Amino acid sequence: MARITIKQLAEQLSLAPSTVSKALRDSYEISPETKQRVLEAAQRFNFTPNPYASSLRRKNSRTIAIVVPEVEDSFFSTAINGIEFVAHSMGYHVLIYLTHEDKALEESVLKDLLNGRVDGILISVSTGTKSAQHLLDYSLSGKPLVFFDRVLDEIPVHKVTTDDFEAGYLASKHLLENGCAHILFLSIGDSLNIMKRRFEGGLEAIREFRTDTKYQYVNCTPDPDEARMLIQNLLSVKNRPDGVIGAVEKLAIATYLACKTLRIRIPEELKVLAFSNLPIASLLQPGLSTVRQPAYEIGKTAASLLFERLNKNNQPFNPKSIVVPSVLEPRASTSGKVPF
Amino acid sequence: MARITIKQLAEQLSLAPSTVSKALRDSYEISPETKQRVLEAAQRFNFTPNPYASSLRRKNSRTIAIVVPEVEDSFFSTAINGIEFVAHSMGYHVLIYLTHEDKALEESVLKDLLNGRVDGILISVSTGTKSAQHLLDYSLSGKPLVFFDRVLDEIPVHKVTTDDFEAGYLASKHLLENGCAHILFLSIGDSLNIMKRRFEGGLEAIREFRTDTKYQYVNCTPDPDEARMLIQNLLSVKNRPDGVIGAVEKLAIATYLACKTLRIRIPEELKVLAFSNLPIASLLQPGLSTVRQPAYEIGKTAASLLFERLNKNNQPFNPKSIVVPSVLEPRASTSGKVPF
DNA sequence: CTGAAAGCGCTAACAC
DNA sequence: GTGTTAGCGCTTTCAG
Repeated sequence: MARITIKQLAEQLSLAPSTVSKALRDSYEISPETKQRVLEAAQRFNFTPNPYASSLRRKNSRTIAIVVPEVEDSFFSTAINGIEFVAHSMGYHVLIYLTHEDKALEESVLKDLLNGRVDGILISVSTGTKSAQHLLDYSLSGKPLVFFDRVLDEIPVHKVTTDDFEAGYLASKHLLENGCAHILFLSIGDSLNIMKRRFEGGLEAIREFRTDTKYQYVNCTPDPDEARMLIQNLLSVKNRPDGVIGAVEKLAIATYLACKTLRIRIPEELKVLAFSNLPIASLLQPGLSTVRQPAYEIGKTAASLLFERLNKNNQPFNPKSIVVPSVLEPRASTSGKVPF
Repeated sequence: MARITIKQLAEQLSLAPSTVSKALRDSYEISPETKQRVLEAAQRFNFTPNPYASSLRRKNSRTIAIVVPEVEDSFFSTAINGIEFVAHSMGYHVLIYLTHEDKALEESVLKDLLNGRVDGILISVSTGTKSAQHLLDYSLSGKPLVFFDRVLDEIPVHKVTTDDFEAGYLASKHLLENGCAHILFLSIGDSLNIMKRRFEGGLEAIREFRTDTKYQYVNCTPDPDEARMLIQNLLSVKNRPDGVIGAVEKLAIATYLACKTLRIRIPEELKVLAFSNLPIASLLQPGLSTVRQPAYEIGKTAASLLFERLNKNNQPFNPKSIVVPSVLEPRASTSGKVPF
């Protein structure tokens, strides 16, 4: 039951520790018979090399970090699932850090990770992230950093996103086609350019289809209750909006709840559309129209890019920006008559 | 930018590495002035001790593992959130492992974790877990293991659960009170005693309130599509059930979807109740009645117990089983006239 | 209060 | 194909 060291194992086999070590890593220098013996003994004694000794010596950790704002969100939890799948298949371990949309926390996590605890980072930045210094620093340290979904354009690393401009365009167009004339774009975090792009895609649709549309950008707080209060206020004015685009899942839910208390009927009085990965969007009352991102794929792709860099190490690399399409899934929450 | 070692830092300060080391850990042996100087220099050079060297030497990792069946589930993602909160506040890192309800995978993860990579494990076992050998082995290795939610009774370690029997009782009673006479209990994994208890709690309610109730236990697969098909079959018979208890969130959703395709109206033709933590249960069509577990609290409590053991190390400990109450939240999906 | 020395467990370089 | 040696970077005696 007690742990055994490679030295002890070597003794048992009358071999040198280095031989055992090589045998365990299936080195070509070791004879098949010896390998066999070593493997068998390792099995018997339940031996696995101490990961910390090994990491110290080899200067890598077979561990990566996921840094995300939260887990209680269908996009992130699904993306994590995709990442974990790839990491596991590569024999890597996964550390998880939640930033709770807190810039300072994100910085301290990245700073800490500079010390070699992980071989690379997959990150979706928090809303508070303005300065990119901590990310730049990490990237400059030589270890791979890959952005997914919430990226920072200015850092030259691999990025996996969806076509946010296009998605925003589709969202807005869809609302226009269903009769909206006053659209509220609920954003989270002014500095996230993913938000900007979604918003601007919407702008484009308006320019194209109906220039006199009122299109309002509102920045919400990450706190769901505060967001809900804000939305209630926005929906309590005289000339209230007739369409809402929630840039993240939470905001759509907050909108639903706000409508419930204000007794605003969706979609009759307000059409609601969200960027969301909720698997049960169709079961909501009414079914929530979504722009759905392929979260699992995004996670897998981002992880694959990370491992690609990890495997061919110091080779020069040029940052790829992979864009996977989101898809509009219209449901009851936006249905209305065609206005033009 | 390049990483610096404690030796180099010590050189800069004309101190011995050991002194620097002690200063950094705020040892009482070091003078305030020296501490000040060291801290300042560490800051300036952005120095943090190499975690692997440190772990190797100190024989602990300041890292814990969360082992759960999945992340895309409101209970688990919320519990993870709670665990992460505590771990972060203790300065620990969190490795995450998803077992995807696969017993073999769970075993290999636990076996691997025997090598000291983590100081302790928080686990909610997968449905396939029958033999507890891997868990027993880990526990016997001396490192703390804490169960949450899905526990194995036979392993003498700390456990955090809800009052599953009671919750099952309340669920069943609620359905009976709303007129159900044929209840389907949808379980996941025959070997999970948490399922057994929920089911038996229901049995008790039936014994108490209406002995002639038909009460059917059905084991579903973890695969959501298969589960849905199974449920559709179960609801396609002549004398179909008029009440369903989903033992996990996924099964309630599968039931909703099944009803949608079969055009069975909830709650008129079928009442549905689920053990679930879905924050948006009230927004579903119709609002889903739930037995809600305090997932965040469970995560926090489990983590606290783990750290408690970690802090007062080799002291004898007697395993605590902490039971936190679930609460029944009736909504539209179970409303009916009172039958007796 | 500070420093020197040893060694955690492993693996890479180099001999043999 | 196998063994010897050195050392990864840190912390912990123990001496001063």
